Amino acid sequence: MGIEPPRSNYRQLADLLRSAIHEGTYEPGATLPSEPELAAQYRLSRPTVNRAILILRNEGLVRVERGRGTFVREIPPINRHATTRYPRASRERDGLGRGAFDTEIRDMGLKPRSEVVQLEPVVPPERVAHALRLTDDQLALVRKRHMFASDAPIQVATSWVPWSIAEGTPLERRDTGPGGTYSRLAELGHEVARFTEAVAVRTPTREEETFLRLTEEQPLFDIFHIAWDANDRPVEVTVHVMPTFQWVLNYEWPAEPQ
Amino acid sequence: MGIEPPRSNYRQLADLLRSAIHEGTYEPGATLPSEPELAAQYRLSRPTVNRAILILRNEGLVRVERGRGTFVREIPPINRHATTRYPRASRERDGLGRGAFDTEIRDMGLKPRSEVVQLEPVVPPERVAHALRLTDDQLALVRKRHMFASDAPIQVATSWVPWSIAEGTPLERRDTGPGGTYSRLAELGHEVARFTEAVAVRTPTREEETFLRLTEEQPLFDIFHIAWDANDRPVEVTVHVMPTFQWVLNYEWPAEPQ
DNA sequence: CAGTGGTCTAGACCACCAC
DNA sequence: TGGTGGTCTAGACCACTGC
Repeated sequence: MGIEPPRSNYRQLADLLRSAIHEGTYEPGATLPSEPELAAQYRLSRPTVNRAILILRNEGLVRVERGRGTFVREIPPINRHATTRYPRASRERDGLGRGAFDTEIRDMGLKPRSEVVQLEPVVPPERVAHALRLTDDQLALVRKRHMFASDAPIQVATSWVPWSIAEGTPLERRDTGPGGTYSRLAELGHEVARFTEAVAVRTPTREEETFLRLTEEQPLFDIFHIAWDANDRPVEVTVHVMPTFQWVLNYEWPAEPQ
Repeated sequence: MGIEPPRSNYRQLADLLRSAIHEGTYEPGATLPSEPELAAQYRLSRPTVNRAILILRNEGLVRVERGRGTFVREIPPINRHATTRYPRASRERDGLGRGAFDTEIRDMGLKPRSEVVQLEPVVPPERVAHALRLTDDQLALVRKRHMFASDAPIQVATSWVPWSIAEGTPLERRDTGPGGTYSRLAELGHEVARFTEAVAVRTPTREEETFLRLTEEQPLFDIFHIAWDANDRPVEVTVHVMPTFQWVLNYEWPAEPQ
């Protein structure tokens, strides 16, 4: 064990407030004392207090509304089960049409909501075009969704299917029907055989910053999801973007026999 | 499209420096201009420049050495293939004893190195004890490793095996031999049947901060890995801790037939 | 209008490094 | 000793909220 380096005032205050939140001194939804109040109480300048609170914001522990105050966050981390979410969705085709996302949110006692905000053929971004093996200006049907848990924005999911597959099919509809996109793909002769995901963490674009109500420094999961058919052709790509503090990603796979 | 909110000076400077780095104006390993220099050049105060650079630090784009300067990071993101790394390791048992980690690092043209820094029976932390179904003060053999790529610290991996399984076996040795821990577990009647991982992102503890040379705000992957045997008993837990900016996590799994 | 947070500056003191 | 970054303060101006 080495000697501990000294701790700056703003870090100490951040630690202190973090503990207070975890111990319930400030409950979810409650407002923190104002910055001038904290400054007076701990004999610090307001910029120092502001810096401490910035740490908690970036951790997702509090959310600031300008002109109103600083509030303790209310939504607990949500479990995303990558390896069971797709089959589970299709099994529920006889039910109310709930998908994996709905189940995940309901499991936390929250109300899911989802809005399709874009649905049209486009030239996809480079990394998507590359993954789908599209060249030049070949098109893909894009479906972009904003997702909410109890009206709090928590995810942006954007998927692309090659236009050569999607054109003139039910995939062009807002509601893709029972079993969703993967059931329709199966009917079109592209039953999905396997999935891959690449998980990275990055900071938000300005658009994501606005919709997800984040600071520019708050880390996001960027999940690059590819569905492959039986011929090992990539037939769909989805990019899931979500604040890291609000999600835990779960994976499961069989061990190969030795 | 909404109207764009105005951008603060420190964010603008961060954007500017980020672009300069990506465009190669500052190459990997190069030093950025000093804070007073940047302040003079852009007519900003030093604290404002410092705040811009803090953003780049938290993104992992630069690394600061006190008294020396600010340097552009040199290690590119490393791909971790969760679903192939364990079998691959065992297939290589006839080779030089290289494991999955070694392969991942070598794939990037870097030199892997790993040090066992702890190896003893302990009472594991609560979440580990719970996952291994240990009660009270039941022990587990802990094996903690520090991992490097070309001498840069990039990961801390800590694994636990119930002491009731590990006691008096080759698992107690520093070198677990060909095929590693999972091969030894198989020989002990606990062949691994499946794996689960839960991926979260958090800020570092002070110990992690020191070893991984991070700021307190820099996000880390916290991967909670469990190996289950054929009787669905959890036989090993590993927690992988690594800076998010240095890794991309890859998963693959078969679609269940519809 | 008063209260909230967001940002910025000037100036300062400190720890650390290289010479 | 001079240069680097880390931190802090006092004071200020601004945008936004709610009354």
